[in-house]
Amino acid sequence: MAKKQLPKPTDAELEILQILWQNGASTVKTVNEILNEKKEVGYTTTLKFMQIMNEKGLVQRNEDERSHIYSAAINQNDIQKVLLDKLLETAFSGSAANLVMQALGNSNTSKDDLKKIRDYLNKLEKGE
Amino acid sequence: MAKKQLPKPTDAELEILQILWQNGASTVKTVNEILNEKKEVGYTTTLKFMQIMNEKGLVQRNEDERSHIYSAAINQNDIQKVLLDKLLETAFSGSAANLVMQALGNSNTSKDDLKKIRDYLNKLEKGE
DNA sequence: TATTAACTACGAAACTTTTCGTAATCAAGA
DNA sequence: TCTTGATTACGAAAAGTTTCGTAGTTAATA
Repeated sequence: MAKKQLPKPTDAELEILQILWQNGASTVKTVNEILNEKKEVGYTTTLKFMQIMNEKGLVQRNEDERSHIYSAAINQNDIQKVLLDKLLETAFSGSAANLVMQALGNSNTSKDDLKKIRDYLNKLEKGE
Repeated sequence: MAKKQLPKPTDAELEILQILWQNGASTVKTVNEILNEKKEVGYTTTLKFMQIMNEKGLVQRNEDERSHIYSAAINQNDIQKVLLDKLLETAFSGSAANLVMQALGNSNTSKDDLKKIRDYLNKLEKGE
């Protein structure tokens, strides 16, 4: 499949995408309320972002209703890949192993998650 | 120890830090040459960045000689942590396990590295 | 000492991102 | 229909990032 180049979202855009991924399609009002749980941000600010994101193709919106309903237009996994690759290059000199170990060390990953990762490792080693 | 808040470097700053971490203390000239292997960038552009980074405390410099010698003022690991934490929050909803699995899946990690990670997992599970 | 090459310092333009005020539009209720 | 509240559209200011031109400084050397 031809890989379409993904626009790298800015920090603010990513916050909004996050909300849309988590909550599904939402109005500006809803997104703004969720954003405001963390930090104060004006309604029109959020609106403007979402309009820009719409132009960029990061989100799409349904305009049937008076208050438009926005949803993410790009896949969370794809963006994760873009950002992860970039971080890998710019901060970890391309060493995925280092990145992984840092990630595991920094966060308190649960036993369950550790097991999941181990299983995944097994699959990887078998598969290749 | 009181954790000093690290300034999050910009993309361009990170590229320069990367070079300093890898090559050790260097002059602007050297850094600029390395940058130019990837993309054209004017000498004074690089100089300016390094001056700004000096003001921000991201690098320090020795001015004894005519051409100043710059070195990273912050630890690579600390920045990795800052950036990784941020990515974790903004793109992976805080799930380190997801991040790790994506990282392993995307990159072709060598058998050796996989083993390193497995060992690290073991240590983690024992230790806790 | 006068010239030149290698640097640094400074300032500002160009571009991107973030933030919000104001105006226009619409839907519902008085 | 008139008003009001909710919403979108637009434009532009503010702030941050990137880029580089020009001028000044220094050290070596002709």
